[in-house]
Amino acid sequence: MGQDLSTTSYALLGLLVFSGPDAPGMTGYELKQRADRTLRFYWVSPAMSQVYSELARLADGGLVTVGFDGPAGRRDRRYRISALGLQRLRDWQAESTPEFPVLKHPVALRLLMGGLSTPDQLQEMLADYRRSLAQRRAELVEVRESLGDRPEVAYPTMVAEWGLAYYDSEDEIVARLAEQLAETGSD
Amino acid sequence: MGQDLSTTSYALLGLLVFSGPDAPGMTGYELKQRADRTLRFYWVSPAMSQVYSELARLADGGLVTVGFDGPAGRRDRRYRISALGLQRLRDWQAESTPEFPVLKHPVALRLLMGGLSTPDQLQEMLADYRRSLAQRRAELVEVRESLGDRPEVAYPTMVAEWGLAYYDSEDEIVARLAEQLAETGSD
DNA sequence: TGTAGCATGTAAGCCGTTACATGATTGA
DNA sequence: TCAATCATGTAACGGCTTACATGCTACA
Repeated sequence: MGQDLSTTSYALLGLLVFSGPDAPGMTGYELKQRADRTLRFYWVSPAMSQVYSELARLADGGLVTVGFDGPAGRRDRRYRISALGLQRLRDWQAESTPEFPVLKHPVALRLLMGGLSTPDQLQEMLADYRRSLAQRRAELVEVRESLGDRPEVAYPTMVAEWGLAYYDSEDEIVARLAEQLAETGSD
Repeated sequence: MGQDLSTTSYALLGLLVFSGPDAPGMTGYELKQRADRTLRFYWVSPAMSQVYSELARLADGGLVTVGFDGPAGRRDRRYRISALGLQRLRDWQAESTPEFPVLKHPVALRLLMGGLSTPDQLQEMLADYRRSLAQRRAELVEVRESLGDRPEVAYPTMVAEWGLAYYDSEDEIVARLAEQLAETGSD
């Protein structure tokens, strides 16, 4: 039996839920694509190889079932969450207290040691960061729009909007920081 | 020679900078305490054992120098950043483009799968989260206050204020989310 | 016909954690 | 004198990544 899984395992299991028990399930490849599209915004998107090893582990513990599309083979394995898997996911959701979020922020880390650079270099770094923020935001907007107004995806929608609000706030903060830097730099 | 270091290595090296080249340096133990106090807010605070192994690696590459306080022994080793270490840190600061921040957000992850819980359970989760946010914020306020208004810590101050603004925004977003959840839950 | 994307894995290795082990120093 | 804290490590292991290997399928 597989007992305690990593959070990433539960996250993948959770993505599988949205494919529905009726649906034909997903291949590992498709699961990775979905993770790239959504999970990476507030967790991480595991490497392809990890997706496969996690799926193997989940299948081993009976939390997912494997079905084949055409003739049984090693290609086009489609994974669906099992009743046991759903149970385990519910238990995890209900019983485990979520850890406090972990933020790994290379830009903030470099700003901390700002004294090692020139103000100009720091300004450029912040400007670059704002550009990638805008790009990320645009990617998330696409996700948000694809969700539409359907009640069955109300929770994913809330999370997407959370992300958008976060990006907006982050951009504002960084803009203010850049201004402040310009002022003190010109003293 | 140690060439490319992990970001965590550079982060620790960066903390060593603030101890100053004149200062007697820091023990591994003290470095860990400083990381716990500040670094964890926008990076991670490495385990004690990792602090020691990173310091050993840095010393190996000549990026830090080791001095003893009293009689040379294996106790009270004090580490100082070397000229080479400072050079490497500057190079890293100047030449590497910072990665986009990674956020691991267990609360958002669980909200995504909100359908597996009751609205009440979700409300409780969000309320718990807001409490820990408030606590974290209070810890960061302490750091901020300890920095005062000194120009030599202008950058750490900016980063601390960034963090505070982030926590404020996050709390606002979560509060709105909780309201939204209450409305849709009562439909 | 060939290249891009679909699809599934294995192997090596890094980063980082927890558990374990040891001992000195400080203060109640 | 006893407990807490200071101080430094080693060993085992988990999670995750990169690099490598393989082959099918669709389509230009």
